[in-house]
Amino acid sequence: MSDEIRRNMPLFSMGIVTDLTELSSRQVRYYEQQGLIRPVRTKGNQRLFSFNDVDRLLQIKSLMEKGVNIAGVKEMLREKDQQQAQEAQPEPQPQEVTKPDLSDAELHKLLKRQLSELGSRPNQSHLIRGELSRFFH
DNA sequence: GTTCTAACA
DNA sequence: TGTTAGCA
Repeated sequence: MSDEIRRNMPLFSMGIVTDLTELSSRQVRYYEQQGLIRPVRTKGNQRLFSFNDVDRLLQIKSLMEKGVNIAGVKEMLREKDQQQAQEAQPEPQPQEVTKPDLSDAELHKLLKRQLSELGSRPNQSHLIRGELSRFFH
């Protein structure tokens, strides 16, 4: 798949990325430190982001807006990476009967864990609980 | 003019 | 996270 090489091709500067994602450069750099993205560096030490990097940043932004913290975002993307890694390698089982996107189940688990961390952030607790109600009806 | 790192009235 | 300082 030569499409992968295109998606991972370093093309965007910090300015383009902050424009595209509406995230601050501070946030983008911080997320890189957290290992959520790995933009390439130019000879002048400037970051060059790929389409995949931008895509991940948008996912991070989306999760953050829903009240998920960095730890939660890390786990979400980590699991997504695992799935991609498996899809990249031909599974020895050609007949995959049960292939749930377990996106909801994992999210449920993660959000449940988040519930215990809410004590440190009383500000958005009500907002988060509102989102959580969807899973605990 | 833009991006980078480090640090905090 | 914002923002500022001092470089490249």
